[in-house]
Amino acid sequence: MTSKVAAERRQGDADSDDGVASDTVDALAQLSFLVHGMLERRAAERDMSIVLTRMLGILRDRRPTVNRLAELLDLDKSSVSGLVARAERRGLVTRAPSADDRRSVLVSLTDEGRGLAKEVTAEFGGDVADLLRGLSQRDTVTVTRIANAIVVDAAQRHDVDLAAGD
Amino acid sequence: MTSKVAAERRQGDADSDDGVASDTVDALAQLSFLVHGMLERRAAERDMSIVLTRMLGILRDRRPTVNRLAELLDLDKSSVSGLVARAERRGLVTRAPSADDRRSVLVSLTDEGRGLAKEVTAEFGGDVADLLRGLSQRDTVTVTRIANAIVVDAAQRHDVDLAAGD
DNA sequence: CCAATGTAGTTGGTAGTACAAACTAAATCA
DNA sequence: TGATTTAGTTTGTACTACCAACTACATTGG
Repeated sequence: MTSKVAAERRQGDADSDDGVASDTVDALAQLSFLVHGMLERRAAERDMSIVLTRMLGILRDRRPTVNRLAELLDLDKSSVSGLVARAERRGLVTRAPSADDRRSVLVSLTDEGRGLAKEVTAEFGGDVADLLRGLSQRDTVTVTRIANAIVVDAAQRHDVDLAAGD
Repeated sequence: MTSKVAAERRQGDADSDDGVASDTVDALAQLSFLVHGMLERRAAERDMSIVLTRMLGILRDRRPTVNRLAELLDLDKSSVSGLVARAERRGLVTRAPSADDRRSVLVSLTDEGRGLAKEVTAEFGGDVADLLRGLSQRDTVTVTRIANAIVVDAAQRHDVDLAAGD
């Protein structure tokens, strides 16, 4: 829901009985789209999709199988198979057969892929930092704390992921 | 105050000179993905994409041309042409020739499209509200205020959007 | 041990998404 | 009026994502 869309649901607070006002939902939704769009734009500058960027990010400290990658990205393994194939064609990742299980393929970053991941991450980080420029130090700390609490809480309730091994 | 703040930005924060620590970027990025994913999931339950959902949202109180829609969605007009065509095939929107300009096509919601937009919006709102369940009243108010400040500030700096006419 | 079953990954088919370029029809400008 | 611009569609390419079918390998139960 873009700013445009969310802006339509304005009028009072309509604080429903879950205790969360609609302007809270709007603010979070808009913020999320803003941040998401920033990453999308930075990735697109390098002809990358968000999923590809996420994959490279995952691979920065892991060397998973295609299957595990599919779990981490929440995609079908066939989707990941193609994603990896295209990334390999571009020289961003490599496939290697697993020693343990000869059916498995281990995916890892090339130096080029690592460089690209680093650049996009850095630029995106800069964008987000810039986005928060207007906040006081105190508010920055506060929003970090709350955002973290939300994410951790959600992870515990649903995924139980957030730093899973492999 | 400074001591308190410093105490909170503990180990490995790499607080760069823009004053925004990397954990802040991480927290916001993760939160964004969480929220974005919620809308995506709700939309997907009805075989809709996020863009289609956004379009229906826009059409709730407007009857724009294809061109204007492309501006609002930040897409190429050819992309929107197809998007509208598919939505029309599904009975969600209608096209009508403009009276003023016979080249133009006015796009508007059907009742079915309106219903769908309403449902997805409501469910998504519920998801976000649920996401914030664990926060204290105080933190909810605070995060709303800060998120709003960020979004408003960004809109002023870049888009100057957020409720533009038409 | 090996046949039945399960798992990892790829391939092929379908559909949506997005863009650029080429095109048609209508409006505007000179 | 003729030249140019604009609105929208169409066509071609590529990516994304799924499911179903398939191959190759692994595991398990008789």
